[in-house]
Amino acid sequence: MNEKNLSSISDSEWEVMRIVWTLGETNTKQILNEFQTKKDWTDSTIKTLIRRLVQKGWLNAKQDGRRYIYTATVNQTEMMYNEAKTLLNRMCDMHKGEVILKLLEDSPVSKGDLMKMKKEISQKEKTAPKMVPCNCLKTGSTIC
Amino acid sequence: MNEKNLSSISDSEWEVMRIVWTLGETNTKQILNEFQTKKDWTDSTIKTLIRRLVQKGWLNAKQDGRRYIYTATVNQTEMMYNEAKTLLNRMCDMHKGEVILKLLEDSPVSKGDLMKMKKEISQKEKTAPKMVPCNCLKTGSTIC
DNA sequence: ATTATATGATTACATTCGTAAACGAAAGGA
DNA sequence: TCCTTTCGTTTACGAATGTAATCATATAAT
Repeated sequence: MNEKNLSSISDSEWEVMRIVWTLGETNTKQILNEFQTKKDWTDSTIKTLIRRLVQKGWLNAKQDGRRYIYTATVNQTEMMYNEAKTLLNRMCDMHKGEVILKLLEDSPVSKGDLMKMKKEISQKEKTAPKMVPCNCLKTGSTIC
Repeated sequence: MNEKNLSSISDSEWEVMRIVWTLGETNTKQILNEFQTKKDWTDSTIKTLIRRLVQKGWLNAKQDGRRYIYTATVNQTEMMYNEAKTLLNRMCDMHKGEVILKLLEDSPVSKGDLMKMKKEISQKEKTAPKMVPCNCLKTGSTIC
């Protein structure tokens, strides 16, 4: 049952998670309902996705009579953070800053989060290098 | 030939791209060489990955006798940015800021990039909302 | 010229993902 | 009680991915 969260989550599965995150405790019917207008997937498809999410441990299925009540086992920010971190780690350290900057540019951010970012930046400025070294090859090259 | 960059790039393929980005103009031998110590993939595996990358249009293969000289068709930052943006777009607007903040926290960033971020933040502060609204359900709920 | 080496091309095969049809059983309605 | 709707379960199937073996051929070495 309690499969460890080793497996990643796919694109379509995310769509389902979003619904569950918003609905909180929910069931198949409600989920199918939400999708009705949002996607033209068949109910069958969505049921498959729900099943896979349960298998992967991203959704918890509490039995309720012969139905289930679903809840997310991880919250959205946390999950996205993990995925994003994993993705970023594919890339050379040297350019991570640029990417984060560009993401910042095209995302809407609240005043509160901007404030926290400023704080974090001030912190980092104390020790930030002029240039983050490339860590791509074994033969530590400088450019990538 | 010039297949459009519609297809995404997989995890293993990224590893190969990193090598190519660092080496610049390169060939199979050099790539295999780099991997020798880095991964325990067989040469065969790496050759498959190269082939797929060429097919997908991420690597350009210029014929040189009976060999090829490979170059990346997109630079690393750009590619990562696109992947990351796509990933972030899976999630509710409301929480993007938090995720970016967390990424910032655990990435090394150069002084120059920090500077640019500060500038961008000042810019955003002018119009930033107290809270970015949730855009998950059709029935615009406030929480997700 | 013969053999060994290097390297591109073909084929393979299990797993995951996107997408879905079909089946079975419970429950609600007529 | 019989039919229909609802939901969970089983099965399906092609594409993409991770991982690789094998084959063919051009080149270098002997």
